[in-house]
Amino acid sequence: MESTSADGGGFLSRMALNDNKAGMEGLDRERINKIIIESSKGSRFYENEAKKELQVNQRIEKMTLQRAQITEQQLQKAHTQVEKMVNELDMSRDLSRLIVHVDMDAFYAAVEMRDCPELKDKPMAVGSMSMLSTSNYHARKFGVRAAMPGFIAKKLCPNLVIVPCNFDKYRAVSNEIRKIFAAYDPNFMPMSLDEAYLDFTDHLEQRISWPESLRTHCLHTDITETACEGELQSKVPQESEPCVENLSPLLFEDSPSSTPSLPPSGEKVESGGGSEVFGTCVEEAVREMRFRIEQKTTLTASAGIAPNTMIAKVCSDKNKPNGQYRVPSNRGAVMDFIQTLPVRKVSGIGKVSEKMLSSLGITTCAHLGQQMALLSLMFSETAWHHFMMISLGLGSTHMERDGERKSMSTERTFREMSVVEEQLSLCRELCEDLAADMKKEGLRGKTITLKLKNVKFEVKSRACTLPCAVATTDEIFAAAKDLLKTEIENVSPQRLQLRLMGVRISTFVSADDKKPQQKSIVGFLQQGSSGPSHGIVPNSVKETASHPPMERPPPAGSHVLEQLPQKVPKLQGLPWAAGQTGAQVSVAGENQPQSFFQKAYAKKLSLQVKSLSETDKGRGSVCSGFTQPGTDNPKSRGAAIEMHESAQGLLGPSGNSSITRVEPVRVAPPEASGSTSGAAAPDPETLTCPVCFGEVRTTDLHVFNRHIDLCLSGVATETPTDTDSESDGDGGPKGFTVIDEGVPEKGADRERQKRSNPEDALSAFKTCDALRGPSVTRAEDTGDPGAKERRSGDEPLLDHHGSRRVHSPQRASSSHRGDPASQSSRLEAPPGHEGSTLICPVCQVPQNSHDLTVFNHHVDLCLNQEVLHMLAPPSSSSSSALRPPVTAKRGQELHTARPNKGKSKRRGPPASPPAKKAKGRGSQNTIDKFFM
DNA sequence: GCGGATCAC
DNA sequence: TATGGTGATCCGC
Repeated sequence: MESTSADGGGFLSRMALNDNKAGMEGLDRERINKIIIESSKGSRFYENEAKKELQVNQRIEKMTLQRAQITEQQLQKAHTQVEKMVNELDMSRDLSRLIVHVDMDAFYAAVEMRDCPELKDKPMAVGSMSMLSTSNYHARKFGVRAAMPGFIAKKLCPNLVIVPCNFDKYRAVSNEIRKIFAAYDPNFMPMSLDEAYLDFTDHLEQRISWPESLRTHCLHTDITETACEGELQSKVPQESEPCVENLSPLLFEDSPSSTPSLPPSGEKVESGGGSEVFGTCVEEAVREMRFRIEQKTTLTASAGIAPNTMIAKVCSDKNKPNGQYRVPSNRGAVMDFIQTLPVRKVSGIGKVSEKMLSSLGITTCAHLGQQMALLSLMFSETAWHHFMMISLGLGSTHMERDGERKSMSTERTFREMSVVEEQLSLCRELCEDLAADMKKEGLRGKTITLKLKNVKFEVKSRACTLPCAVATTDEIFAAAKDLLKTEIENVSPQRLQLRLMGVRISTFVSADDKKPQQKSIVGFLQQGSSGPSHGIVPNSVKETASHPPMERPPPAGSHVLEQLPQKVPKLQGLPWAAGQTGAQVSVAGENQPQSFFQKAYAKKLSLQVKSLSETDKGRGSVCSGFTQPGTDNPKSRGAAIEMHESAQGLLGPSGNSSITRVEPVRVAPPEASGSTSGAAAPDPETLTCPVCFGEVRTTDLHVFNRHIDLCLSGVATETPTDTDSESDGDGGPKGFTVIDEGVPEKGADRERQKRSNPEDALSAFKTCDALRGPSVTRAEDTGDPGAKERRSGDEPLLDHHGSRRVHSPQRASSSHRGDPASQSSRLEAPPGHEGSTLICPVCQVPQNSHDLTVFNHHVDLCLNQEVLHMLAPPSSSSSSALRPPVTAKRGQELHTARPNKGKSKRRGPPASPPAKKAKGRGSQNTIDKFFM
């Protein structure tokens, strides 16, 4: 591989065959690349690629020059610091989870082959002459792969059969597969129609005591299924019947390990005839899952088993197709595995990053580890932290899904279009499509972005942010049209020669701007109380789609809470490893989909509500005013299984703000919390606290919000007053403040902004004093700080799509980064953290390291081990005090009880790390107290 | 907030 | 003949 990236050859390395895919080993790259290049040479596409390659090469040149200026002393210093961080990360390594990455083999192609056996022995691909979505293994042997235009594939393989895509079919199959995934991890995280991450830890804990009957599964041919819960019932029904029938497993002859009934690993027991008994270990459980998938769909899947998502992902590719691979949960195994692993195999490191690293002599993860000092001086903090995680074989150990979507778009490629009228007409069509999608999800956004690609393949985007959120065709078009006209005018006499146009809308408004879609606090609690699915929170808007943009008045006489924080403040991490590292501890609670913290929080509230409702059924005011239908949004519906269909464009979430805020509407307050007290007569001058349900005598929302903060922090039940220092400086209400829906800024100074921004998420959930402290002030957020709303339960990142990804270090040459000295100093004392000690918000133990990556990692562990078990049944959770997490100790003691992760769906990327939350170390506000 | 780049699927 | 669509993050401005 290096050869290609190293390039130097005369052709564009970026256009060379990307054989970083299963089934493409040992190909005649030279011949293939020659065909690819010759098929493209002279085209506008090629010219543009050449231009982009040149830009990358220039970046590399700059980097090379920069590298030459680094002194030995700087390197030494960096080395010392990196070492320290590495040690800390290494010590906090969490090997307690068993993460599985499942990936269907050549999915679309396999489905087509299944439904049309004639294709079975032929090289085929799914897509069109213009672009292929995927190819079967026969075709891969010719160098035909996804993302390659069909006409070039045909040159590589003249007999290639190209079948058009049929997403409805793939989606249907995907749903079947997901049902099986759910049996092993109800909170599995789908990454696309054919891929998902699952946490098998809990399943295995139970499985260990399962009788054989529960681990017995029938072969397809058998009609008597044993323990296959209702699954068999639908043994591959569908119309596909005809062709299918015995296409069985071996879709690919080159299958390394056609498993179905393989025996090898010790534990398996082959039961006679029609069924097979699977063992209790992970490998057996995973093999069983793949077996069930195959029995049910006639399609094969490959899987990777490892202590974290990053490794699991790589593993699933190891024995593909139809195989699985496991990296044992011990440091040695992980490090050995990493050693020779090409960096390009790691999710997040793409073509460009690979090339840049290669120019530094880094092609494997081992190299990455050896060059960390250098990398810390040449790449952005985000980038090198990611590299460091990779070099240590670290990754996310729990699945969280992304937060709600942040943008929605539609774009179309067409044959050259130069007529203005046509362009405007197309623009409108795009806006119509987009508006329709927005309506489906009940969203409204303020930023409209027009994307244009000319016939030379040059892409440009133009955006404008409106004062108010919009969603209708006319509104969107009004903005898009202006952007387009401006571009048209800019090229003046000439005409825009377009080949693609797209319209995107982002900066979704939170409940604020939205109308009353806010969901009531009760609604939130109800959802939350139901467990994992509660994520759905405020789906307020869902049906709102039909409401007019601006608002509908809240039900009279009721409090309308904007939204509860869906996410709790947590530290965010690197893009690719969300939450884990993070140079900054961002708090953006809102973005996070649904953290454990949140869940716990929701649980607590739900208990209160429950008791309340029991004692007071008649009080309509409480429920009527608060309750909200919210759950109807199909998308937010808690379904654990959610389609990811990126290809189609519909994703689900949607919500917006994260925090509920009380609006100036007064209503009859519910009674005091838990109190059996009698009743609180509706007093126009009071507001009822959603936490303690006590009445707060004020109509000032700031005061009220402050009270809520205190309640959340466990400090008070009465009207507050001022203890809260929250307002350190900022003026806005801190507690249930509304986080602005705006997208956060990604500017360079995020740290600063957040810190000083009163409205930021941090302050929003400021119930924790600790957060406020210097220690946790966040330093940046990698991502979106903005408020997101919450929707149906999710959590963070990762991703998915929302996932956070790694980004290539593009800016090695940037000014400040270029100064090694400044970099190093940053390492020691990240902005915002200088001189302060980071205190774990979960265990409250001060941490030695000032490095947020290390710190976040520690918090993750705490959350996994402590918070989680707090959510467990009362008995076990017993008070559990927060014992310090393992932080610096090895991961000994793992908890067995893994509370439900409550996320209902997830989609985030895998890399994301744990959710951390911030919270206060304030004396009294321990998490225990908070939740109890 | 904008615009260009990267990445993933 | 012919090189996609959607969503997200990063980073310098």
